[in-house]
Amino acid sequence: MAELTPVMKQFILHWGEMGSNWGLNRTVAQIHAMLYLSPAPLTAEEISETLGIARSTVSTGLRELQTWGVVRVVHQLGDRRDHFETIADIWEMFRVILRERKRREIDPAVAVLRESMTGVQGESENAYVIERLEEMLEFFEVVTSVYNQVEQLPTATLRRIARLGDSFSRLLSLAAQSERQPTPEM
Amino acid sequence: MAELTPVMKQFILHWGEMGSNWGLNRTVAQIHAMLYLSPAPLTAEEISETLGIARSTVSTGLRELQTWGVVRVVHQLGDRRDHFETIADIWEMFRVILRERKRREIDPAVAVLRESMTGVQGESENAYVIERLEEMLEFFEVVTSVYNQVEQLPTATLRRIARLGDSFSRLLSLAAQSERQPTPEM
DNA sequence: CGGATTTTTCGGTAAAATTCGAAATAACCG
DNA sequence: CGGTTATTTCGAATTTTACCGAAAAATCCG
Repeated sequence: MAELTPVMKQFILHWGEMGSNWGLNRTVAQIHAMLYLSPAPLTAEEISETLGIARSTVSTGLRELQTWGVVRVVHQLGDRRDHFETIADIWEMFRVILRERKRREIDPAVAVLRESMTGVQGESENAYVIERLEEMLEFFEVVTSVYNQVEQLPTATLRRIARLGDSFSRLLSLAAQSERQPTPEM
Repeated sequence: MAELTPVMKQFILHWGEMGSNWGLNRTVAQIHAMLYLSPAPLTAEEISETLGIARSTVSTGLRELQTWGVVRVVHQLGDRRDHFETIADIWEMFRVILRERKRREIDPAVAVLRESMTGVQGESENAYVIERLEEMLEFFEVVTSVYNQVEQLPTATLRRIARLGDSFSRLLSLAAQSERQPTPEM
């Protein structure tokens, strides 16, 4: 993959632009795109040369992608350089990114809310605030719980569920309804 | 809400710090936090004074929150100033943010992929690339479809589903299994 | 309409981030 | 061990973003 075909170039560039939407910077997103399109693991140097990015920047970018868990180092026999590859299965990648987003977005939110709530119970001047914070905290806890459920599901299951189409939402409504029976109202 | 109690201050500050995790900047997140904690709509001026942010910055921030769909303008009789409030129901807010994130993160990705795929069909040198792009495109289309299902569900239903706990994931597994059979009736 | 109030726009500055390239460090080989 | 190659660290330069405050524009009121 020394040379990029036009479609590769286009995808890598566009993916880079999109990176900001996803909380990555352009360069990091480009590196990831290149790895995603490559049939074989790449060295940092190859990436640096092909994308025209400083060698050190590639190093930093690869490290960030590794903290996201979407890139890992592999080695080739007889080559002491590190080679990098990204998760090939897009569903697995989805799961990994979801986990990381939860860790970075949800968990700290819960922490902030919990911390905010300690020591204000019963302060009548904060009654409304406490109510709002409690509601939000409960929400995030529910999200966490749902996440924990979904995380467990293997790719094949996720894929099949996703394909259910309309019957999926009908199923959800039904499940919710059956849950309503025991207790009258909430 | 002219004066902030300590817990309000703490929450607003922490929420501001967290804003970056969510793709907002500190100021915008703080404005939103303040609105969330306020029992009544606030004017831009109140926000500006209370948070110590320039009036014009508040204006810009409120506009951004409006593009996200989480803040809206309301009016008070006999007062020509705009007052602002945020969505109170956290579940509704979740739905709104989800919609916007899809619009900003998923839709452009799909567009990029579709565009990348046009005109390369059959180019053997791109066989592998086409395969990868197709896989990713299919993934995003499935995500879109699931999103469309979930978007429809009313708050009450979402809430109940979320409360199902373990039985939720068991249900999903079951649904997936039934889909595998020749007769997909449920 | 004329004046007062409110909101938005905009240029400039301050702050933050990204990226580079040199230097330091680490890993490896004979 | 000494030399070579690979990787990371780090300060500086560049680019991007955030924020302010003055001015412009819009809205409203009598």
